[in-house]
Amino acid sequence: MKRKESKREKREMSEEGLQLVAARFRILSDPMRLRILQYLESGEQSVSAIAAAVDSTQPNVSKHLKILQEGAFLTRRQDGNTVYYAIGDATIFALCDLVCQNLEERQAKRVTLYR
Amino acid sequence: MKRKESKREKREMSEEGLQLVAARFRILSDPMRLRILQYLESGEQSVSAIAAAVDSTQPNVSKHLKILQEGAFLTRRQDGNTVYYAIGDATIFALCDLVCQNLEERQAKRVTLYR
DNA sequence: TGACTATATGCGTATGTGGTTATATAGTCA
DNA sequence: TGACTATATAACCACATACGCATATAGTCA
Repeated sequence: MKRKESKREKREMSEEGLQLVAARFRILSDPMRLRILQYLESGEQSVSAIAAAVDSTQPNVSKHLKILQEGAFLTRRQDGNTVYYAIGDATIFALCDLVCQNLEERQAKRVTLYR
Repeated sequence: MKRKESKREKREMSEEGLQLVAARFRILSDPMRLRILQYLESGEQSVSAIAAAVDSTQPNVSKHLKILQEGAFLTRRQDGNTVYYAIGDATIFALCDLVCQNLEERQAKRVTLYR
């Protein structure tokens, strides 16, 4: 298979840089958060709607939403009593797609990735 | 700035799929492992060379190497007494580059990413 | 105002993870 | 064979993290 030869400049990253990158990956390293992101792909949703969709409790979802928002993966909008979250950084999906393609190529453990 | 409009098909991922993706991000969510990957970008290296380069202990590095290899991010080659690890999946750098670009765009905390 | 609703936060707990130290394994070489 | 070297693994510890539960906060509406 052909691999796009990107002309990457290899600059050595600083310790702070590495920590920032690691922190970003860490935010994406939780299935529940990925579920939330996947649900929000269809558009802005309220906290309670999200909690119902991902089959979790409201407090738990609120916590994950905070983590995602602090990482600027989500945006927050409040309307009266209700808070709406939406995807704030499309990079997420590019990242996930890369990983998914990769998993499919490797067919790791021959698991069904999609429903 | 223009965002490439990729024709992503939104397929809902299974729980197993999400767990696999999350696990993959998790492997990349540690600064020490990123340092190892960065070091190996210049080519195959022995365990002890890696340990020296990333300024850690040999057992600690061995553990990280195992994690990276089990995730198929690295390949392992033994020559006599010495074990050499090398990058086994170029996707890593694509992922890191995406995150780095993203961080630079956002200029999160105005930290110097590179030395 | 008070009752109600939606969301956020604090606390306790179980589990996961990264690190160190000591030791086991396995290869080389005399 | 035995001494030496390189790597892997085991035991342990400190700390992080995800969750459930209870409660606080804050907005709405009568």
